[in-house]
Amino acid sequence: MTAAEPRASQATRDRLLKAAESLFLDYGYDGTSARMITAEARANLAAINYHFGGKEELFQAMLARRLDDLHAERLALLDADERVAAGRALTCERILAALFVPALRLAREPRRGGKDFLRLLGRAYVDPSPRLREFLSERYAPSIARFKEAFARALPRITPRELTWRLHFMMGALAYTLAGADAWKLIAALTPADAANDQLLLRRLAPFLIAGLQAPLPDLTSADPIVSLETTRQARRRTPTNKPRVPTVPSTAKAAPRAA
Amino acid sequence: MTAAEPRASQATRDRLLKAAESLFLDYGYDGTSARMITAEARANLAAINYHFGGKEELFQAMLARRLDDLHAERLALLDADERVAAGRALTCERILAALFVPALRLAREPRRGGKDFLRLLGRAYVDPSPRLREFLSERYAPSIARFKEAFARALPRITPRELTWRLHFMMGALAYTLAGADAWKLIAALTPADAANDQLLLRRLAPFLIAGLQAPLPDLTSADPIVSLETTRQARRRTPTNKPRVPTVPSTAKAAPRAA
DNA sequence: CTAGGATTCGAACGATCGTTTGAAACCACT
DNA sequence: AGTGGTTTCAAACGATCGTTCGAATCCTAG
Repeated sequence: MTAAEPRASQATRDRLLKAAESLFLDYGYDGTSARMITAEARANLAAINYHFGGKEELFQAMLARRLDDLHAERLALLDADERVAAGRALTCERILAALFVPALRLAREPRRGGKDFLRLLGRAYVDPSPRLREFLSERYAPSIARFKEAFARALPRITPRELTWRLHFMMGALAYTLAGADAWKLIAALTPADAANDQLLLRRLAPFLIAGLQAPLPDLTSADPIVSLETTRQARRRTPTNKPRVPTVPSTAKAAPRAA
Repeated sequence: MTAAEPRASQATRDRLLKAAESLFLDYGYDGTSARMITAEARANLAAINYHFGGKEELFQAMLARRLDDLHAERLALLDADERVAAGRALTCERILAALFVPALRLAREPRRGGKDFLRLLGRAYVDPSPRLREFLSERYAPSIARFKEAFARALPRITPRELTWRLHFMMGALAYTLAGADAWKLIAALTPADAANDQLLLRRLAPFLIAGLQAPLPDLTSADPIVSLETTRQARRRTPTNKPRVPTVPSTAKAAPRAA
């Protein structure tokens, strides 16, 4: 095919992927411009379109480079565990471990994401760009379905519908935790060793999630609200009072409000 | 004076706020353009700068309009509960209720956000725009500190540092749950009545979060990892194999790769 | 009815967006 | 040395970004 694949000089390619990854963490998809990426990568502006075809494909490649490995290792771990279990249901801890261990392992390998890998995972979950959301949900739907199935067997007392919700909550706690830049500042401030940080996070997060997943079923049949609204009485009176209001930039300042 | 405030025609102003809110839910701050907003609001393009001074101030006003009420009611509820408790520590359920009930109440009032209010709350937590994040963290830091203090008293066995983490997880589960558009499609599909949906969600979420908050402390002193890494062996071998690769787009194939 | 501020409007501003182009530079191989 | 393909480069493309401007229009008070 007349040289189908470029064998050389993917150094620029890699720098573009790295720059896109770094900027995506701080500014998201829409907040990152092609010029920001090429400047960070010390590459020419046209390099993105040459190597990837466009900005969208660059981000897809950058996400796939990280998340493909993640999901592959997750599924491999789940398969191994289920093979050992030989038909018996796995424990929640084991399934959670199959979700987390690959993530933490990749986060410990600088070549495959390093400490920013978990932040990337979190951001990917919450980025509002429709293009990116569609790409991710299509590409990793099978993996997610497998794990949901495993949790369903591990938690027979939880109805499938309830399980859908709790997994939703769990992934939310995970994604938000990982997406925050502040979280890693906290970790870094606590312990000096980098390698210990991941296990530290897992040790904190796992009991939280497992307890949540195994919590007794809520009583959805009862009609009265979960919290007596009588305590709301006192609050209701003050509704129109001293709430902090945004200064309403009235038209008197018709002079177009100078760039503050 | 001389007509300090615009007594008339804040209809356009309100339509702009509403349009900005609706578009922010789907596309985030960076993904929403001034022209999208004015088109949705059926207003002139210049209306944003006339009424608010700029796009950023419009979004700040739109967020403050919703979240100021929320935090005010939250604090009022917390104050009332603590007054009744008379020095004794509140229960986790009660503090959680002070966080959730105002949110659900506002979500039930179409005038103050309606069913999109919770989605707005979630999106506000995860939007990557630095400008917006700074605005929100500055404006609502006091409220967050108050609730953290209340949780610290309710959970004396949880160390302050551990509590910081668990609240972080909790807010993550909350934000991600609410931010998802799919979540509300699920709710709508389950029950016909709108009013029941909020309580339904609270009943599901509360046991999950409370169980997580009250989970036994993790053993952070132990040196060995929480999951034996020997199960990772089998996964490590397959690392460089059949991972799906993004088709590189060399300059010859100028046609963009058809979406797989 | 009219004067004057409030609001809306169409049009354009400069800046930046993602993308494209064509030629120069690089590089491996005969 | 020279050739063909790969990669980089400066420059510009049209589109869209947020913002600004001046005139037209609306609305109300005198």
